[in-house]
Amino acid sequence: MNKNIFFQAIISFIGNVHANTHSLMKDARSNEITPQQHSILEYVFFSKAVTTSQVADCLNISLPNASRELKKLSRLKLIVKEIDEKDRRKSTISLSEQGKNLMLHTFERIQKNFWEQAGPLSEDEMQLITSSMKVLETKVFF
Amino acid sequence: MNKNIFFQAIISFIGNVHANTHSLMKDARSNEITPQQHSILEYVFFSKAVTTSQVADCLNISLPNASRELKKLSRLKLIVKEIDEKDRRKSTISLSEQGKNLMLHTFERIQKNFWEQAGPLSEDEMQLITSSMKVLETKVFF
DNA sequence: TATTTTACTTATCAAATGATAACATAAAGG
DNA sequence: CCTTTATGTTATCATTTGATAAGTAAAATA
Repeated sequence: MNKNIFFQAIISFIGNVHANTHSLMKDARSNEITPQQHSILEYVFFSKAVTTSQVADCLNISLPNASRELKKLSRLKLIVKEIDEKDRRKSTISLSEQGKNLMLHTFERIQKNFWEQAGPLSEDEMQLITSSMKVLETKVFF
Repeated sequence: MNKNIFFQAIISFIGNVHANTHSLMKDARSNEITPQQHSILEYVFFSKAVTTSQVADCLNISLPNASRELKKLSRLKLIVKEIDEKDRRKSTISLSEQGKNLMLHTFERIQKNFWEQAGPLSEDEMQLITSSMKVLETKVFF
């Protein structure tokens, strides 16, 4: 298989995922937070407990800017910062109940959009999709 | 298969693709254009010839803002706008030679990052990845 | 031919994000 | 202990992107 053609297929696939994400998110994101803040909440949601540096690293945000956005989210009572007693420079960030609820509601809306777009999927199709994603997550997007 | 668990897998997959894209793009994008301008060039690159409205629609940019960014790209001599002789309101946008070169060089850098990240892939692996992407592009990200 | 619609442009303002310098404080290492 | 390093904060400014109003000209339509 030609490496360049293979790579073009990857690029095209990434483009499709991004375009699709955009339409999935349409009207789903709460309008009290910005897209980047949504990414942060989503990251914290899936990671349970993280530090400011981790947020900055994983989301490619500079530490000062990550700190700023986390402060805003904290003021909105969507996250909770607790000082790490083992290393008092660090603080552990997690979603507040309100933050969890906001994310769950957002996911509900996204999910609604998703099923409208994708249409009904059979058990076999879901299995196939799941295993395909697993392949890509193992070999390409890790 | 539980629909909610399936959906969570989709969300998590999308998150992984986005994160990976970010690191693929690292230092690959030319610093004479912005991320959004890169998206526009990429779209035009793959679409050959498009109108301003198409760029706006497909990239979820308002028409005025799409017009503005296209004008900037035009001033940078990266795209060419030609008035459509059949409908003189429209103009056909395509990449200039300079624009094509810029995109090709960018793709080279992205490709370099890609192979460094993914490591060597066997023929079988590439086939498996390709067919997995095809599944997802057919069933989910279209 | 007069009116409406389509495609686009220009200008302006607001908001989101990025970049950087200066600072504070805790921990680690000599 | 004293210096260095790591983690984070605050403040400030620039750039990028989003939103909207107003205008132009070509095409479609009544």
